[in-house]
Amino acid sequence: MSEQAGRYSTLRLEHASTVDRVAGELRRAMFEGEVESGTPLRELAIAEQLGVSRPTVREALAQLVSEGLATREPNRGVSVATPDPAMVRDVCRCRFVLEGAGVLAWRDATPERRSEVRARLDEYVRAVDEGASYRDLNDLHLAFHVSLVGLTGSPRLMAMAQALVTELKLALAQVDRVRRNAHDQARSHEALVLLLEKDDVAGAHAFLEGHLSDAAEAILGALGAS
Amino acid sequence: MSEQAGRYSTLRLEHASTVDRVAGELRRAMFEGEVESGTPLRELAIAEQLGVSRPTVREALAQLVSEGLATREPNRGVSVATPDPAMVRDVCRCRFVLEGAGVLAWRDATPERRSEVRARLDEYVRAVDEGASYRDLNDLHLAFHVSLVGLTGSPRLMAMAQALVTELKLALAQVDRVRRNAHDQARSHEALVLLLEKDDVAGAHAFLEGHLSDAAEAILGALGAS
DNA sequence: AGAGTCTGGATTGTCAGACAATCTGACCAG
DNA sequence: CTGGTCAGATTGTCTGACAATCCAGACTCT
Repeated sequence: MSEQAGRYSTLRLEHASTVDRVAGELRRAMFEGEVESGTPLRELAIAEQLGVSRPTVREALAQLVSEGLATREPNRGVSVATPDPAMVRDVCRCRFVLEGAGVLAWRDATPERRSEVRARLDEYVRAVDEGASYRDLNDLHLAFHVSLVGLTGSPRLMAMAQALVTELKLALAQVDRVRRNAHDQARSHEALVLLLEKDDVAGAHAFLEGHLSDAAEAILGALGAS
Repeated sequence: MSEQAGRYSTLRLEHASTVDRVAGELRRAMFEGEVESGTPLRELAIAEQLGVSRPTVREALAQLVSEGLATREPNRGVSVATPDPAMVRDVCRCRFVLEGAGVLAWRDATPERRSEVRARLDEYVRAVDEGASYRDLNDLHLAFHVSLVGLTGSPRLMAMAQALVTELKLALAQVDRVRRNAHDQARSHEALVLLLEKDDVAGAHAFLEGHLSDAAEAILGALGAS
């Protein structure tokens, strides 16, 4: 039963709880750039706008806070998290720890998990070729990185990785589209997977470090420029 | 201001929000073994028992669920998480990834963070010598492990590590005291720190892997025996 | 006029009570 | 003994309310 719940979770969003729907709507608005960082999220306003009650909104907000997408100040409510350089650096640091663990687990990973990485890469590359939207490319890009962590086969590490890329997604949304050369990104990923498929785990690990470091710098630059 | 809030957070628990106090009380009851794994946590019962309202309890329960200490099944409420072998293995796996990252960061860590590890070790050893209670030893033991992750200087990695040991604490509480030889544990930790202080990072990393693997086996054994 | 103080409105934190939807378990019919 | 139905219990959500706190602007005093 539990694998069903997991597998169909995206399809069952229809009758997910109201709280989850509200949280999802808020996330979407944040990723879509409809609310700027630091914007206070007023409970009553959201409740009226979405046609739900205030307690429901409160629960959804608590969810966002626990995900790091928003911050709560006592008696002052919650507001959209504002990405700062320290946060970007820390997230990328964490990503290297987690994704690095995935890369190092390449040899012990099951064939399914390895082909999952390849599948995500292909999906991303195809999207790039087809000139998909910035938003979609971004999601696919991050999905690839999460699939690296999937090589460990650890649900907790994957959950942590997912939380990290979600935080990053917010930062990217705020920074108004770090539209770096998508082809370079795809090629870089391709190189990483090729190293893995050649069984050069150490090389892939080192490559990943450079890749993530580059990503951090790019975001930091965009952040400073905004 | 923010560093004050962080530094004094433990002292300010007195006038923390009601929700946090409820969540804390529930955690305490779980760690104290007052509720068994799988026990349903009824909202109304808790609300009456603690003299708070049901929405408040709901928020506290949501907090526990997001920490992995409890699970929520739709329309069936939340109940205390039941530790299973896969969970223990996964937590220990994650711990190795995070604490390993801490160990590998030894050379780049600030002197304060390194002495923090030493301080936690001394504290633990002293408590063992003084024959502290099982509960206290357990907390100090886990605090030492978290301080290893602190070597990375990454607040997110530390938060993840804290969440992991909290989950483990629950498992240990349920398993009715894995009262392994506390002296061996302390000695093992001492050996690890000595390796680090001799700058043998690789050796310490390998040692940590064995240490965590042993810990997992011990807990699994106790779990199976219960 | 400038600086400190006070008050009103807005917002959160928390509570009480209520209702429909769903689940559980027991009772009853075949 | 098996299967269906029903009552009780519990959750998910809503409405409405109130005290505590915070912010902004007016007000007073020098």
